[in-house]
Amino acid sequence: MKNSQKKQNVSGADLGVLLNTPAVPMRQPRTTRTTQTIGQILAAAERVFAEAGLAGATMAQLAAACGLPKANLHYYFGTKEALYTEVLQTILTLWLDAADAIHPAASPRAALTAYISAKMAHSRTRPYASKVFANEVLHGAVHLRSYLGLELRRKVDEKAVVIEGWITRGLMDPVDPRHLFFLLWAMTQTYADFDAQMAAVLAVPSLGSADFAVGEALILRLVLRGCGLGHDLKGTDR
Amino acid sequence: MKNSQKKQNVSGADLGVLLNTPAVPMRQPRTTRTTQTIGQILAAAERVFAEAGLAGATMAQLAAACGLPKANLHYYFGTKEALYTEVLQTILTLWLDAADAIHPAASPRAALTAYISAKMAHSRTRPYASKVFANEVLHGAVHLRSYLGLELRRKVDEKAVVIEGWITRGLMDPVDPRHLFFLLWAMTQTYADFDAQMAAVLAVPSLGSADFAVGEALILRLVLRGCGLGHDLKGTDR
DNA sequence: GTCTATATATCGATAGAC
DNA sequence: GTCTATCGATATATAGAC
Repeated sequence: MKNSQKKQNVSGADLGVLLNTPAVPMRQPRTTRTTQTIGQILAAAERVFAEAGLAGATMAQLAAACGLPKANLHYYFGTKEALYTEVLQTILTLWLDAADAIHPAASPRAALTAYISAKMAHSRTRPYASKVFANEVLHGAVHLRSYLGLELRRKVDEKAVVIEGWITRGLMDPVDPRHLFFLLWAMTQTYADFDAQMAAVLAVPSLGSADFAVGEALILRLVLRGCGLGHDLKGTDR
Repeated sequence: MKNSQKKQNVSGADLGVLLNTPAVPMRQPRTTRTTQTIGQILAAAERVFAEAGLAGATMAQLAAACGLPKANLHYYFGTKEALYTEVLQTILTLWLDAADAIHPAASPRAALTAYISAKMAHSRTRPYASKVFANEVLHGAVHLRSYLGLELRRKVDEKAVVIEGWITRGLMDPVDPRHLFFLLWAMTQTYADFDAQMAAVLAVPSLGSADFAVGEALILRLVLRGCGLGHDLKGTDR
């Protein structure tokens, strides 16, 4: 932890706008081969970082996961931490858009349903991404401070205005919009982050699509009813 | 990772019943001084493991956190992993009891309210414990396999029967009891585990008791209404 | 029981051949 | 761009004086 300043040109502290800020100074226009290799490394790294965390993952593991020598990873990304922040970037760009189901023209019921469905799809299809993000926030979000405090906060503020508008127009019951988001994130992401616990409690080797369906139905039930939108709920969630 | 078999007498694999199974063979009856020292180490370790994870925490950090030389920690616990599993133990014993608010004689509304309140109190008063647990599950729960699959599963099965009974007697709407637990855990624990994200979105340095109160009220609202228990909800959650 | 000093392993990162 | 070999730093764990 003392050699942090030695070579790394990217650390949590100097992440600026964060998005569209490559961790490594852009070299010459990349060849297709190079782009492919980088993509493979990032995909493999997402899984390794999800399973071991930043500190727990070793360059040897990361290299083995994508079938390359360690030196190649250093060639492309410089340091382990730089590779990690690039993995985080790809996750963030993937995520911010989901909330756009929530816009003034939509009905609260349709918007919340679509948002929950999208978030559950993310947990089902990209569980490693969710775990990397969860691990980062869990340990203080030191590599995400600017993202959380600037871009995410801005997005949430924007969506909170939409929800406040729905409430003012009497379209849904009054609830705190930001805490509603906190709970939506918690309920949907837990199906990716805590799958080990769920599988153990359910006595299954791993979660299946049926488990996700039951969970999504229950989340919908709680949220829609909790917001006063559950008047014509069809069926139950089991 | 190759020297795992060298000295450690406790690893995730050979945790038996887990509770009441000391990680280190019990020495002679402990003196008050020794018990105190062990308690201080465990308390400090909970915080360090919460902030850095098992892999990220170093013996030097752990030693500094409790003001002792590294060698003393090795004297009491043998290995870092053994110290970690003991920290996990103390957390588990603290947690299993909260669910006992849910028993057949209670009303669903009172039981769920008490359970949510207890879980939120845990997130507020023992956030480090929650984070250590979250980190462990996030990375596959390799040190908790037997606990999750035996004791926790047994407890959840038991409480699921209680909830099924309430449903059968028409005291609450039909919901999947196990997934209800998953969501209750997610919503309450997120106030400990993801506090960094919440603080950033809310633009505050850290969460205060008011934030916990708003969160608890909203969780109550969603759960009680979602279970058909919200007929006479007093007030709103903001 | 407590502590300093140190052995040994492993990690991140790099040098330099190809 | 790719890879092998290796350096230097840091980590866990222990030896042994007190």
